[in-house]
Amino acid sequence: MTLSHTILACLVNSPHSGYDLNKSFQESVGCFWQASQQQIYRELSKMEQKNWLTGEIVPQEGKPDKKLYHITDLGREELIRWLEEPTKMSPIREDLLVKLLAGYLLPREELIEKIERRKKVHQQQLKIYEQKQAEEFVNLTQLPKPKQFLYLTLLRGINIEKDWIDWCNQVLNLLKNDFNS
Amino acid sequence: MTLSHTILACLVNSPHSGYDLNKSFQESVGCFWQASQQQIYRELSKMEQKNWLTGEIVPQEGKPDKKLYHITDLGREELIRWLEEPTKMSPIREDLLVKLLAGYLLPREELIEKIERRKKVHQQQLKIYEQKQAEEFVNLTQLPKPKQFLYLTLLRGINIEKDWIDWCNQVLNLLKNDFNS
DNA sequence: TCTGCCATGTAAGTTGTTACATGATTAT
DNA sequence: ATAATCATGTAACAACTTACATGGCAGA
Repeated sequence: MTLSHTILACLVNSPHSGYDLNKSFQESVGCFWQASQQQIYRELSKMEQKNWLTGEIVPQEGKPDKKLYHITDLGREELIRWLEEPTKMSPIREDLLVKLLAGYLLPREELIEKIERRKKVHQQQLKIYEQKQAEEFVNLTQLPKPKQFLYLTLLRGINIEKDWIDWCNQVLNLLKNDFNS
Repeated sequence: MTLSHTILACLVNSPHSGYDLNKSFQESVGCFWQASQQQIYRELSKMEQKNWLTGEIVPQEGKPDKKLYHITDLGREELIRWLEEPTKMSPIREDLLVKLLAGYLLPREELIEKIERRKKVHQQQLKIYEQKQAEEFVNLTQLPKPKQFLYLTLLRGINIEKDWIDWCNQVLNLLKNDFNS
C-alpha cells in the first residue's frame, strides 16, 4: 500500500485537497506514480480514519468548498518509518512488449507503425519534462530542499523517456533491416 | 486484463503447464510482465472456461501429473484481435522514487546507501540479461521468428537496466557533490 | 534429515479501473 | 448554448498480493 505513502510525501510540506493532489499526480508525481481521482479520494478517507491526516473544510467564494488535508504527527511518523524500510523493485507490466513478443503474428508495417506511434508519445513527454527542467530547476543548488529532491525524480522521468526512444530506434532498425518478413 | 493475453502469446507456439508458465514469467517474460503463480493458475482456469485454451492432463513418472494448456482457434483469434488494438502506456509506480521525493527527511548516508543498493540490483540483472544475449541470441537473423521477437523484449530489459544504473549514478553524484545536507 | 524441485490449488484482503453522479462558475 | 474548470464523492467490478495448503521425489 504505497499510494498512501506517496500522498504523505506530498503533504509533508503543505496541505492539499483531493483535487490538488489529483493535479499533482497528473503533473509532477505522475512520472513515477499514477493514481486516479477515485483512488486518491478513497485513500484520503482511509488515511483520515487512521489519523494520518486531518481534514479542514475551507469555504471558497464562487467555488465549492474544499477539504484541505494536513498531515498529523502520526502521519509523519508513519512516513519516516516507511522511508527507512527496505525498498522492493516495482513490477513492470508493459502491453507493448507483450505485443512485440507475438509480433510475428502481425503484418510488419502494422508493427512498425505501432512502435513509431509509441516513439512519438515518448518524444512529446520528453519535451514536457525538459521544458520543466529548464523553467523550474535553474539554479538547482539554490532551490529549497523539497524542490531539489523533486528534481531527482524529474531526472528519472527524462531518463525513462530517452531510453524508450532509444529502444524504439533500435527495434525499428532491426525490424526494417535485419528481420525478414 | 492483459495477463491473459500475455499467456496467449506464450502458448501460441507450444503448450505449457501452469508451472512452465510460472518459470517463463520469472525468466524471459519477467523483464516486461510480472505475475505470481496464483495469478497464473487462476487466469488459466478462467481462460479454459472461455475456451481460449484446452487443458490436457499428462501423467508423468515420479512426478505429479501436469496439465498442459493448448491454445484454441478462439484463443488465437482473441490474441490477434488484441494485438491490433491501440496500445496504452502502462502505469509506473516506483517506490524508490517516492522515497526520493521525501528524501530530505532521511539522513543523507541512508539515502545514498539505498540508491547504491538499488544500483547493485540493476547491475546484477543487467549481467543476467547480457549473458542471455551472448548465449541464446548469436546469429540473430538465423533464429526462428518467435525467438527473434523475444530478442526485442530482451533488448528492452537490457536498456532498462542500463538506464537505471545511469540514473543512480547521476543521483549519487548530485547527492554527494551538489546537495548540501 | 532437510532443502529444493515438481505441480497444483484455495481464501482473504488490498488495490486499481470504469462508470456514474452532482452542481456552481467562467470563458468562448 | 456549450465546454472547461473547480470540487467531491459512490458503487461495482477486475486485478493483484499474501498467506496457506498438499504431497511425492531427488540429492547433499
